[in-house]
This record gives sequence, structure tokens and C-alpha cells, in this order.
Amino acid sequence: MLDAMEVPSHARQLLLQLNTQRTKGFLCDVIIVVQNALFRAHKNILAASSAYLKALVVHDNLINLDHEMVSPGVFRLVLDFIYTGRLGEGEPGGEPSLGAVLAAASYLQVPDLVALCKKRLKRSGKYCHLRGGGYGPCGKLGRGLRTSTPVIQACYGGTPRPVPLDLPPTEPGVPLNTQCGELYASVGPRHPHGLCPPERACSPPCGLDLSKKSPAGPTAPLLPTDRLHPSEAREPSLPPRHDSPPGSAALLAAHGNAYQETSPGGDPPDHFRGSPPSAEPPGRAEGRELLYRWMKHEPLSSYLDECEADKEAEREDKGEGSPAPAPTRYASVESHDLEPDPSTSEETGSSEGPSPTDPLDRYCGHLAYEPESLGDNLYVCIPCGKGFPSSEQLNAHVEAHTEEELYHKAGAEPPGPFLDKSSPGLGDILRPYRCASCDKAYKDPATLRQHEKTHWLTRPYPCTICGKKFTQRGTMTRHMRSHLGLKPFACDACGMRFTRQYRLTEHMRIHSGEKPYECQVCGGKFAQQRNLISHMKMHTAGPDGKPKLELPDSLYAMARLPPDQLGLQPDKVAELLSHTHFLSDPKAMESLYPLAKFTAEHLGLSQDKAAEVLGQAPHLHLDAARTIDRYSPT
DNA sequence: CTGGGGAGGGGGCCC
DNA sequence: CGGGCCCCCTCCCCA
Repeated sequence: MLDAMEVPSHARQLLLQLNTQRTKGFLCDVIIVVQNALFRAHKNILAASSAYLKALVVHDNLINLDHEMVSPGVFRLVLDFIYTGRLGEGEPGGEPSLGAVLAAASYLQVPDLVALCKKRLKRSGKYCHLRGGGYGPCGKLGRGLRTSTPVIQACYGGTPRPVPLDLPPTEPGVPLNTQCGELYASVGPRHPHGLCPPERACSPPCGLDLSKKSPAGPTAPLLPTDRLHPSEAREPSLPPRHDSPPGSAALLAAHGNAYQETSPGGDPPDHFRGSPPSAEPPGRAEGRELLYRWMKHEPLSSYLDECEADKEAEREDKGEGSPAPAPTRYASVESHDLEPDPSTSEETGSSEGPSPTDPLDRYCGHLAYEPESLGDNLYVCIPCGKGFPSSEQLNAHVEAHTEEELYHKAGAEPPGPFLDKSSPGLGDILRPYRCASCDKAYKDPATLRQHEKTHWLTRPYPCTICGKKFTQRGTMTRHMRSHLGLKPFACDACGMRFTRQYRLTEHMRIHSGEKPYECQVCGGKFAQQRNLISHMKMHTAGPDGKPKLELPDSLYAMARLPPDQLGLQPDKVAELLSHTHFLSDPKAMESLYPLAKFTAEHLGLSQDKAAEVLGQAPHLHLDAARTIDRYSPT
């Protein structure tokens, strides 16, 4: 038996390692959004330290804290404490008050930190009993403390309400000042209500690439960057849907998006009356902007420069002296410098760069956790030595490597025009780039490359929020939009908002009454093609779910369709027509039923190229029609 | 209760 | 990279 032995410093060393990893973003698996600051951390550590955070990280990789309860500056201290067991020495005038830290620690349910704060407050004589048996620090403690649940709680019923450890609810007050006013500068110029604070320099909105301008007119400002006075601000309301994923709901709620409770009086939500969405709390748009850029790996420097420029303008407006030099360390964010930048480690307390009290530094410094900006490329490609901040990116890179090298080393041609040497048909000329794996052909090599990614085992574009991987970056960013609750496309008629233009187009048919999709079997009309498809399934499936053999009739009907009424997916039609040689071959007639079964699955689809194909092959569908006619039920 | 239609939303994929 | 379309899943409503 081994005697029990212990290395006394083990726990300390472990924590040190974890904190170092956190500062590098290494193995961080959760993002905490606090207003306009992003923090990366490890779920395990958070869960071990805070019952409240534990409940949140179980559900999501991105959690959003109510900045009225916890300011970014305070959360930084809380996170530091969690990872170090130490509470930073407050800097006069700069650091959040101990009371605010206590409030946050209580809110987040970090008992050790609560105890530590209380101890310090008592020592300094600032801690006093409050009514109701609770304790609270005098002075700033109660500021902004309220009983509201954090925004993220709205997302899933199972999340426990934060139970303040020993703080009684206090009156709603001014939200915790998170110094975010320093970042207000970059607000959109669109203030249709004239509510943009005049002292704010309203620069154009920074490029929110994940969002789109709604084509639907003034009722649809993309993000509610329009500032309303807080007293006038109303949360936009849509009937809450409960099928949104937690993360999505969290963000929707957190961003003041349209997923709030409906107005108590049952009135139609504002946007159903066509009024513009109301403002989100100041600072949220900026935080979101940073979030977008951070997620998109966009350079933050430009945004920060804009912020700084706006601040500068503000200072000039106020007749203040020359502005402090813009933070320079962010300039490196934009470069692809792979050298680790030690100043980006917030724990280093580096004296370089802006002072820790610089709000930009204070908040955006968290963004510097972003691996690319950190330059901490821990995942190195062995063949070329290039570093990457995440295994996913390395994987994608390696994948590209092997693809290129495959072509080169094998001496094979890179994917190029594929011409059937025997007989280049029309298809080969129109679509000369053919996939080696599945024989699909494309018009240009880029599309072929894009398609070939669908055969890769590794999907190169992971969502930085939930980790889901995609073969196309565009799909990933679109997916991100759903996380962020971005619905840039608004309906002029009812205010309903959509994530995609196509959805809006579809939706508009509800208002216009247009039903362009017609069932050729029963004449039923549909506004949405997908509903025609599901309708057709009803026709083709018997009560037991098996095909009714009604299909040849349907197929015949289809063959007689004018091109613009056809509802077939192009490649399915092509495939179908490629089978129609059966129909002119009496010996193949017995194959008709399988064909019918085959087409059963694909009937009722849409549109254009199907017509095109049919138009190019009239003899085929004439043959098909004749043959099918013979087998149609009378 | 069930089937069918209407509609919102997400992912895949091609242009 | 964005737009557009297709396919699928899902929910809700109603007969």
C-alpha cells in the first residue's frame, strides 16, 4: 500500500496553469458576454465556482450576463477571483467598488468571493446590516441591484434563479455604471426619432456583416441601433416561441430582440403596428458589434478606432484638450502577426499600453482573448509550420494542404474541366467541372471546389458559439445569425422579421394572397412550394404510407405542365428524364412501378430548370406521357 | 384525436 | 461572399 502523500502546491499549480490557459484562450469552452465585453473561460472552472454559472454553462457555450447586475469590469474581477482565489487590489477611481463586486458575487453565487468581500468591507468599516436580516455594504453596493432575473434566464425554464447569497433586494436604481459610455460613440447615424443624444457623435454603424439591411423599408431597422430615451424605450415584443434553441433564445433575449413577452394588455406588438423596434439598452449594440467582429474574426481595430474617433469627436465637441493617444496594441489585432502579444494577457497587469482603467482596454482587452488577435496559435501545422488558434482551423488548413498536395504529389491534374473523351455531350460543355467523388458537374472550378468540401470528413467552418461545423463559411455565418437573433428582413405589412430575404418573399405571399404553386392532381394552390410538396406526398402516399400508384397519373400531369408550372427540382427532373428511356422500351415496362416509386418521392417540387430540361426533351416527355397514359388508372 | 394546411426556421448546396 | 432555392423539421390551427 502506498502511503498517502500530497504535494501541497499541487492545487495552486493547477489553478495557475488553468489561469494561464484562460489568458491564452486555450481549451476555453465557454464565452461569457457581459454587455460589450467577451470573456472566455472553462466551463468546469465556472461550474465549480458558481452554482449560477454552473446552471448556465450546462446549457450553452455562450452565456450572457445581465450587465445591469454585473458590469464587465466587475465580472473581470470575479473571473480573476475564480481563477486565482485573489481579489484584485482596487485601484482608486478605476476599479469597481467592493460593494459592486459583492453584489455581483452574490448574484453569481460565488460564496468564497462573497465572504471575501464582506470581510474586506467589514475591515474597512463600510459593511453594515440591512433591513430584513441581510447584509449589504454601505455606499455603492445597492446601485443597480435589483431583483430582476438575468436576461439569460429567460432562455430555459430549468435555469435556477440566482439567489443572492445574503443581499436583500433593493430598489431598482440606476444600472451599474459600466463605463460603457466611453464606447457609445459608434452608434448608427439613423435616428429617425431624433433621439440620438446630441452629444454623441453618431458615426455610421460599423459593418455588421452578419446582418442585412431590410429591404422592407423604414419599419425595419436592422439592429435597433436607434436610440430611444430610456424612458421611451420599449422592448419589442413578439409572441414568444419556445422552440428556439437555448443559445438563440438567450441571445435574443439578451439583445433585446423580439422575443420578449407580449405586452400585458394583449395589444398587438409594436412592430405589428409597423412601428420601429425599440431601442436596446445603451451599450448593447456596441457589445454586439464587437461580438460580431470577434466571431467573424474581423479586425477589431477598425471598430475600436471608430470608437476612439468618436470619443475624440466628443471630446472636441466638448472643447476638451488633445485626446489621449489611441490604444496602439489593438493595431496588432488586424495584422496576422503570429507572435504572441504578452500585453493581451489581462492577468499580466502589463504596464504597457493603456492604463487598466482605460475603458477600451478594460472591455476590449477581453476581446483580445480571441485567439487570432492573441496570436497564440497553439495548433501548428507540422508540414508548413503555420500556427492556428484552434484545432478546427488547423484541421481545415490541413485538409486544404492534403488536397493541394494530393493533386501535386500524384502528378494529377487539379480539378479542372472534365471532358468525356468519348463523347462530350451538351452537359459536359455546359458543366465541364466534374466531381471525382460523385460525378456531379459544375460550371466553374470554384463551385466544384465548394462542392467537393461536402465530401470531406472534416467540415472546415465551425461555429464559434456552439461548435457545429459547416462546409461553407456562408452557411456558418448564416447559422451565427440565428444564434444572434438577427432578423434583418422585415415585412412591411405586419412587421414580422426574418433571417433571410427568401423567407420574407415567401411570407409576403400571405399578404398578397398569391398562391403560385398548384397541385396538378387536385388543383389545390399553395403559397409556399414546400407545402405543395408535402401536399403531393399526401397524394402519393396511401393510408398505410405506401405509394398509392397514383403516380403515373401525376407524372403524366407533370409532363403536360407548362414549364412555369412545373414543380421539380432540376437534378431530379434530369434524373427522372434520364430514366424515361424505360418508357419507350416495352421490355422495361415492368420497371415502371419502381420508377413510379422513385418519382413519388420527388414529385411536386419546383420549377425553372425542370421546365428547361423538359423543354429540351419534348420527345422524352411525349414518350413518357404516352406510355404512362397506358398505365394510368382510368 | 387525427389529418391536412399554413407557416417559421435551420441546413445543404449551387450560382 | 451573398443570394436564392430546395429539403427537412417542427409547431400551430382548424375541420
